[in-house]
Amino acid sequence: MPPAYYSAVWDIVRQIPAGRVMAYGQIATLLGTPRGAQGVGEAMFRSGDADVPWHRVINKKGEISLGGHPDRPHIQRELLEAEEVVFDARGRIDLRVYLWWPG
DNA sequence: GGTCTGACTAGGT
DNA sequence: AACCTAGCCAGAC
Repeated sequence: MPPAYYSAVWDIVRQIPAGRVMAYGQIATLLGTPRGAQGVGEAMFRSGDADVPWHRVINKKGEISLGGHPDRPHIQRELLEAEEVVFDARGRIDLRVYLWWPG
């Protein structure tokens, strides 16, 4: 049984529709901890691909974050492009278009 | 419990 | 717009 915070994060991530994204801080805000964005990132890393669309979570600059993990960024970008999300020349996406908020 | 780490963020330069 | 810094939060040990 994973920690409650992780489960809560995954529940939210599972609600993100294909072709849309959410920011780490945004999810943290929904959980009542607006400054807990880093904990959300850790929850993604620990998701273990357990039917969680982790690739739909990015940072607030509209950029893929995965700093220290060499392989993942490439995979995340491919998964998003497969959902028709468009990256600009700097490797970012337009949050005004793709950012999704529940409800 | 205390301490350290990090898929983060906001704010100043 | 890009880079640096300090602050915050949940987890792991």
